[in-house]
Amino acid sequence: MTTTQPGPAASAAAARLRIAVPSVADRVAAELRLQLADGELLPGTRLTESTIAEDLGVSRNTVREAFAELAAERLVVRHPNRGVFVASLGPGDIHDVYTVRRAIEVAALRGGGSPERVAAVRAAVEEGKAAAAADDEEALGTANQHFHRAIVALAGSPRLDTIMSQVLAEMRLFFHRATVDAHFYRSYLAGNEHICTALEAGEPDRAAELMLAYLDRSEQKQSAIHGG
Amino acid sequence: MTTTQPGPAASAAAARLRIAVPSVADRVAAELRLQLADGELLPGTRLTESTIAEDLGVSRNTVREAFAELAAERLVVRHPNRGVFVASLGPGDIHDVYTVRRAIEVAALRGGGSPERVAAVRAAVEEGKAAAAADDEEALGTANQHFHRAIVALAGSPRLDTIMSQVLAEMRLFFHRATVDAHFYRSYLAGNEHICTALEAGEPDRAAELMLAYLDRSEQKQSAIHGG
DNA sequence: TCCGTTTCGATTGTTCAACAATCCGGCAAT
DNA sequence: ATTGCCGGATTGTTGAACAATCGAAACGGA
Repeated sequence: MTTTQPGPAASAAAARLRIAVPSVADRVAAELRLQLADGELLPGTRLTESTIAEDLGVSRNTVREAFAELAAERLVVRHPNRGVFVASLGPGDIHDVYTVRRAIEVAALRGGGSPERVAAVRAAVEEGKAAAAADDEEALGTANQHFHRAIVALAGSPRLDTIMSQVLAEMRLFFHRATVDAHFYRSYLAGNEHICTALEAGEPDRAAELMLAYLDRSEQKQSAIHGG
Repeated sequence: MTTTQPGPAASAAAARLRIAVPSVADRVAAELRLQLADGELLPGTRLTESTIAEDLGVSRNTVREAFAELAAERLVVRHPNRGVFVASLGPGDIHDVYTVRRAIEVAALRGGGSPERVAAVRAAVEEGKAAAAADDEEALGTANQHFHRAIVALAGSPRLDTIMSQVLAEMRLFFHRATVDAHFYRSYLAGNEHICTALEAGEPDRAAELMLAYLDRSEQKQSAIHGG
């Protein structure tokens, strides 16, 4: 007898969205990603397979698969026969991350982008201004990330989008201390606005130039904070 | 005379010398990567876990881990509950790959690069000319890859290097047919030389402009061949 | 004949238990 | 203090098992 039929409806939805339920390994990876972004797992922390497997109620093999995912994103590093550790970025890594950002964001800006994608950039700018007006520092941070994501999205390249996502995820690994400074993101607001207006004015090259200076300043600031 | 310093020097040296034997999963992934690059596994081919596990004499779980690695590199795609397939690039993907290359290679060129890195670019150009003189089409292809890898290496960014490696690996997936054309790479030789001389002449912006035109032409050619 | 449904075999997703290999820290001996 | 060795803990890898799911063949009704 047909009770609730999970077949047709579910498969239809899956076919429409082209995305099935995430596998358990994916969910474990997502959970760990969340804890990494929230700073619950600090750089250098060791992640023992058995512990995580027990904590999340999954098999050790599944945890292992999740680790492979995270290692590919450079969020954790594998030391053979020693375990996986939360990635810790040294001064060289900071410069490297900004090098990638310079390449990607400047290139995306130079391409100009369709009007609706430019509008998305504008929306991120306004989101940041609203967060500043409300004195919501956390919202300001996410708005800033939305801004840069929207910049990269100008290129309309899925691959560049995922690269940017990974880079931002890497940066969140060492952003916690900096976020303590309440006025940290606020100094970027005006810069974002300038870039956006230049973009809207049909001057992508000038916008790219502004972004380059922006990223250089940001890197300098980050290096000063960390850098040891 | 053992320097038991727990500082950065020790960890850096440890990281450098930590070239332990690759894990079995890594070796499986490497073997599959090789077969993919050689065209023994054509796009769309299904890779069944048990078959590969048996063929390579490893466990199914290990194969699964290797698949995770390859999936992260976009060389294979996972269809949940259906299996993994060799990635096949559609017209949109070709454009996307070239978008990434434009961003990365142009940015690397704009940075100029140290003299020895420029020298590496020159070496790749000469390698290509030698291969052309010897009528060795395969060597010509690898020389071309060395050239573009050397271009990206100008930036001195490990992350950009690995991104470039992955992009090139993706391209090898659909380059086999094109390689049949004996004069395919030869048309790029002069362009490479121009870019290199501009770079050596201290005109990185002009070199970047040349590279941009080069990549646009190359994408057009590829789209014409494939594109369906 | 055509089309929807049902069954069935094969493959994946996931878990579990085991084992060898390896590493870390401590301890003894020199 | 250095060396060598031992013991515990963790990883790397295997093999087997089971439910869930998919594709296709078999089936039956119009």
